[in-house]
Amino acid sequence: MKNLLSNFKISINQNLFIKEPSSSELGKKIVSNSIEMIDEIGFENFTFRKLGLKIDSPEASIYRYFESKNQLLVYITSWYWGWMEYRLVLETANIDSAETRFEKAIALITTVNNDKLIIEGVEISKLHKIVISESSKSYLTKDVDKVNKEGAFHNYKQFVARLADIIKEINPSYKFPHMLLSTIIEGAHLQVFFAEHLPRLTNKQKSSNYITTFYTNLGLQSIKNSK
Amino acid sequence: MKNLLSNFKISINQNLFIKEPSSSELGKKIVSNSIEMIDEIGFENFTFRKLGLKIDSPEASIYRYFESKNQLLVYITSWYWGWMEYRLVLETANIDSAETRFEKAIALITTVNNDKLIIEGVEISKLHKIVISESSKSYLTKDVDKVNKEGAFHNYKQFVARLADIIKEINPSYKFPHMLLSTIIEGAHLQVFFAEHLPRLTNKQKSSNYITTFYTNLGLQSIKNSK
DNA sequence: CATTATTGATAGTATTACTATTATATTTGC
DNA sequence: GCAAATATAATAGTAATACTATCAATAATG
Repeated sequence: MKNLLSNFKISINQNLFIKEPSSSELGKKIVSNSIEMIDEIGFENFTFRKLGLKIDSPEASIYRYFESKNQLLVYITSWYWGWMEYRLVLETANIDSAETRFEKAIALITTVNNDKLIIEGVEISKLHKIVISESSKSYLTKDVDKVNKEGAFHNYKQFVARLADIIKEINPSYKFPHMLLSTIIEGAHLQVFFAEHLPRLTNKQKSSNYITTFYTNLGLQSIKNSK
Repeated sequence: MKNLLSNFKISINQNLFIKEPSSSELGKKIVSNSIEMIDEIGFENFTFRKLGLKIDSPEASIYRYFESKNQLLVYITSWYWGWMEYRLVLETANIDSAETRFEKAIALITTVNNDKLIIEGVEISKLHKIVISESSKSYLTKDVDKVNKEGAFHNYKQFVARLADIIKEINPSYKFPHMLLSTIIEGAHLQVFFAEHLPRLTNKQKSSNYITTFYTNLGLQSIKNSK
């Protein structure tokens, strides 16, 4: 994580907030503290009232940035996928072999890093934990179609699309790139959660990169051996 | 679904309810109507008050059966996995080949059936839709560990364990049966949801069984080609 | 037929998820 | 440097949620 572009900013669809959070101190505090708080107490227990108390601002002020806590969740997960796309581009730049790029990408998705990296005020490892245990709640709702139209999942889809292109390079006739990728991404997130809370639903290993290994093999086998 | 055992009843851990729902008319109405209602309006919008209005019983009476709507969700998903285990046993009985049994099992998990089958008052196709879009919310919470200890996920784990045994028969040295299975199960559920709401995250096909085919191949490849 | 368990009817509470209003700072444009 | 615009603070209020409590009416059971 050395060569960060200094003038780089992750772009988030305008519909995912009322007022641009990065445009003010309060906005930045809302985002960074909400990530910390959701990580600590979980999305269900998280409220704008509690966040207001934490950052010492009235609840009503937070509502000027986000119309609901769901919108905030969508915002921070979108930010995550924007960030991941940026990392993907960096990590796979100047590498000829599509297979190597695929491997790098899967490592990116499946690796849990605990170092205290802070980008744009966001503590990445905490954000990653939120994405693992909370992000599916942003689409598993009755208003998916509505928020989807507003661009809620654009960054996620774009990340998947970029990876699908790599798969197409490896095997142009492979028919299920998006299916494979959503399986790998959501699967890998689940394994991290299961390893901690429901070990009988996974196979935790001593080595730190067993999830990476598993999904890399699973993916490459499927891509290469399809008729 | 012909040869149902007439004296068969799916067993649910005692901790997952206050009063046995199958022991009374009201209890059965709570379960069957909640499934219908959660399917219609989603778990977030579902409340005991609304359910009470629907079944014309006071909210407080529902609280005598379930201590919260989360407990109810855990109950009905547990019921689902109990039912799935029952089907698994039936479908794989008297079949010698472990591989064929595995294929039957994956078909069971990945097939969406719309026929109006009702078992113990439960409309299976609606329950399946709930499991697809709501069940992960029953474990993706901060109190997973607590409810897990109470047996909330016992039926799910038992179903997975039974399938893991089949995998071990196919390849005794395969190291990731549970990981593979949770990937397939949760992945397959997601693909159904994505096909309807977020098509760019899957690869919908014309054939009705493409999800089955995909996950069967994915699974068997991984099981057989592992070192 | 009396006891016990179950449900209905009703009320009440703390919290949530917001919206509204007005006052006070702070920034910016001229 | 001052007015105008903008952002935030402070406070209040509302409908709904997620429960708990109480007591009467009814049904089941021994």
